Amino acid sequence: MNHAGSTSHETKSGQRVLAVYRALRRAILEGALRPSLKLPEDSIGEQLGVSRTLVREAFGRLAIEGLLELKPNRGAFVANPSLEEARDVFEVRNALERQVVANLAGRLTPQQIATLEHHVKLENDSQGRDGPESIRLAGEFHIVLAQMTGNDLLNRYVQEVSSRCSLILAIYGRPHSSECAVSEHRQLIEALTSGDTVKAETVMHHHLESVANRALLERRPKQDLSSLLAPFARSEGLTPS
Amino acid sequence: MNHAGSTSHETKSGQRVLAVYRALRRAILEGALRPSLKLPEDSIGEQLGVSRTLVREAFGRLAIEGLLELKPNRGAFVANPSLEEARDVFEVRNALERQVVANLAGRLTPQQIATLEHHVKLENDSQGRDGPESIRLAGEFHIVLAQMTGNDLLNRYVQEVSSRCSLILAIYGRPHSSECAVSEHRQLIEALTSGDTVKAETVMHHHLESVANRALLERRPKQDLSSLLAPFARSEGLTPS
DNA sequence: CGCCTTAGAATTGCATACAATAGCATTTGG
DNA sequence: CCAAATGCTATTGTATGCAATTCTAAGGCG
Repeated sequence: MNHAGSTSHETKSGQRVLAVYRALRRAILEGALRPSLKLPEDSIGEQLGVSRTLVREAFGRLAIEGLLELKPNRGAFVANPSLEEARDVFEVRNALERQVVANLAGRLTPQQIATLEHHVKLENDSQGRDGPESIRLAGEFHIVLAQMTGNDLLNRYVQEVSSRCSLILAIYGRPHSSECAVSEHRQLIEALTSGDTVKAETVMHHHLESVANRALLERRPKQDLSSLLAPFARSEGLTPS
Repeated sequence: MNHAGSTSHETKSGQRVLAVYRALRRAILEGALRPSLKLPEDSIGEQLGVSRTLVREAFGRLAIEGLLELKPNRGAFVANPSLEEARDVFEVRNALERQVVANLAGRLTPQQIATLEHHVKLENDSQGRDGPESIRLAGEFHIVLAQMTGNDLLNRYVQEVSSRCSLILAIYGRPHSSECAVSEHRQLIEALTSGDTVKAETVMHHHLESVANRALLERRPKQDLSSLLAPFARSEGLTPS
């Protein structure tokens, strides 16, 4: 009921620019826009039915989040993080999620536990299918955890590093290795519920490391911007020209 | 040689928008623009000698960093973080800086140690004076540490939380309590140099906690935008109309 | 034949103009 | 006299236009 990129305090100004931001974000994270692909302001705006102004604003935000690289006077390119950057991201992610579990261990309400278990069940159900659904759910688990801390900043940072990790896995990882994630998520819930902080941190650490260690290659074919972006535009209520 | 707000990969587009961003950032952090003050786009633009477009872009970035609050169709206001938000920020800062010292303990080069000691000496020297210099240096110490990790993302996050902390201290903290910081910084350097990770993490934790615990009230008088912003504009090479 | 120069096209950087929305004051009806 | 409705004003949201920069490529020169 609260998909992808909307935190609770989302005080961002416009509505349309948010839609552009989300459309591009999803397009990048789901791999539709391959790393290093150039995104001209004109084309994107035309595809999404908005002016360059809004596209630029969205670009700025995506660049800050590390999903785009903005080269001065050159334009915007889908980020293509190096292995070293990837390592950095996972390190920070580990530090942040360690704080998340430290906050949550022994403090989860029965309702929150139920929510988490429900989420894992969804993960398990969608595991067989090939779609990006399974990947999305696995990542969302960590977002949900972060939200439960009630710490908005921690929540935002976790979301950001999760995004970057998704991009990294889209580049370096193999798609169908999310099997282990489910059991690891279950272990984590158990440790959190029992209030064993050290165990929870350990499980989280191992879990993230196992995710990080999926560093294999994978490529995708290229298509034209038009057909790539159309579905994302439509799903955000934007009208391509 | 690499002051305030510029990381190594700073791939941000324009140069002028960066100047606007930095001018406003400094103005906020040094307390010239008080929390909750409204910043109309055209007034700011006029004062800084740029159009609303650039001001807006800078606003967006500052809002993401938590220094501004953007209310839809209402405008931008200098952030006025609540005590709860402040707590959240310090918690995240603690998690991040813990990672910093974990990275650095036992791995500092003699040159880096010298740099840190030099910095602390500067802190010590500027301690007597009343200016914001002392505060700035105390904060910068943590930035320098983060930079030494070589982890760009960690570096950026530490910088962000440091900014927010500065704002928080400007609101809740008393100005002249940076005395203890110097000795604590010295302790930290020693622990890092000796490679005692646990000790370093402990010292950092206590240090941050002592900083966080300075939660007293302090207010400032109000002036007009013109005289408030002029010096910041000039120092960034902008030409007020 | 290859490299440097240079004109053209395309794209970004920035400013301005227009449209939409929120806040405020006045007015109007009860 | 007060409350609700309405027009006005100020400010934000968005689009467009112009200037500046970069890329491309054709042409000239060594």
